[in-house]
Amino acid sequence: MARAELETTAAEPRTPLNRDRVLAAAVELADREGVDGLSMRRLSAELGVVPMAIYKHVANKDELLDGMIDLVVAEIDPPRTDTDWKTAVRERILSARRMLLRHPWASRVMESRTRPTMTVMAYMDSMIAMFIAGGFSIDLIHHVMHAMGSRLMGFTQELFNDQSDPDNPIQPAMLEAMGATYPSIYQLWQAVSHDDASIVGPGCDDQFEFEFALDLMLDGIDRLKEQGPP
Amino acid sequence: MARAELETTAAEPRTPLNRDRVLAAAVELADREGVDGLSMRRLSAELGVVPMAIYKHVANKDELLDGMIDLVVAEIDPPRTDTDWKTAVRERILSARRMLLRHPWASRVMESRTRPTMTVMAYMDSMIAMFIAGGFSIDLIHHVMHAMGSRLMGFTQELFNDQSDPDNPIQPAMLEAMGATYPSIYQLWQAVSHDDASIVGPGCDDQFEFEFALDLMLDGIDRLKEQGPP
DNA sequence: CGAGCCGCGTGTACGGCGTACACTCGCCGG
DNA sequence: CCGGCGAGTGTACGCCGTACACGCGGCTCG
Repeated sequence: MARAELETTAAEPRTPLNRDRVLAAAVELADREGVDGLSMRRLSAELGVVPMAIYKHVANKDELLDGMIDLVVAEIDPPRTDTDWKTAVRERILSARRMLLRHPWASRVMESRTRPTMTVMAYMDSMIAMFIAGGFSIDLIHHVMHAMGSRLMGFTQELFNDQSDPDNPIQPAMLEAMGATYPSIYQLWQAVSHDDASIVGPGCDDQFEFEFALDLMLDGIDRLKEQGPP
Repeated sequence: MARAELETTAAEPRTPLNRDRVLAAAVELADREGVDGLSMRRLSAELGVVPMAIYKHVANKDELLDGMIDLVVAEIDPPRTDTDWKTAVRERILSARRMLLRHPWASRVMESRTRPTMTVMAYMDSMIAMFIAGGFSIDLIHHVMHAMGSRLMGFTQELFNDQSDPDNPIQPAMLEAMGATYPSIYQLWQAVSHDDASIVGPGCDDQFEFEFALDLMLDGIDRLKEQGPP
């Protein structure tokens, strides 16, 4: 009776937990509530289960986060093999960026990880392979991988990493006053907000800025490659 | 009596707390124990004071972290005015990097901040001013600031951000086995560890890699500037 | 067919965290 | 002298991650 009641209130056939269900729920929760809203307790509640149940499927929270990274990194498109290295690399990185826009928490979590997971290793491996196929020297690839850094995963670390929340939209008076203390920032802001098509908004097209920086790097890399090993 | 005892055991003349002392102690603690070891409670213990005492001088932990950032950003050398823009920018960024090596926690904390503090704003302002003085168009400066991202503060976000701890130094057997699953990474690792002067060690000269990437960007930027606004 | 194991899910508990809120107590101007 | 004020205190709350012992249902094997 108590059993029946429980089942009725639960209203679920009680599909058993497993690692994949846990990870998928964690990703979904992080997508919805942000990474700060992801606690083992919230996640367990989401799964209709007691907190400690999760620990039968992941060793601890760090492993949970690693698993989540694996899941989303696997979403990145495989490399094209029908073009030159530059467009292949470019498109792959833009695919990574698209993944990151779907999962805004992912960049932050990846930054916090100390050792790469197997999926991330595989991603890097195939990225290196693209450069090798493109005819780069191993040494140059090494430096390039360092130089690209987080851009390989589709994000750049900005100094201020999120634009203002929409409920207090940088009132212009404040910016005007700012002109006195930070004249150069002010000058830049003014120019940006004027030549931009959209009057309102942050004034920066993030996608454009990302591609600008990416192409700047790719062109520089290309030049280094052409001028050769000596 | 109890009073006297307390004062003797404390053995301090009890210099009163103030914001600067709190921030300095927090920076010192973070330098020594890492950012994870920095809690309001640990910090208060360090200051010989009860946890809540700190809250008379900073509003909350976020403000504490902001204050710490201000403190260390102020350590970055002011811009030189006796050279061309490129070496001036280059040297300033390398100064920022030196600061970051003194305070390894700083990059992580800066990443986590959502709005820049006044000191960071001032730093960015003077950085923009350097490009203006160098004859850049405002539009180009805007893109450049985005493209440089965290490099302006002296760090790049790597995919794996810390090298292996020294107590298990990447046993070569593991790497050998890795060759099967990640052939390209293996190939790169082999090349790097062979042509490097030091047999042991991480095999990467971080300072060299940083300067390589920095110069790659600066050269690219230079070229964009020279080819002009049209 | 019965027993015992095994592994998923549970309950309870601990130590740490950030911080709200009400307090004491010493100093300093009126 | 005294009243207020501000620095430092004490206690408490609600989170967090997770160690550890337990219940219990299903499967294996005698």
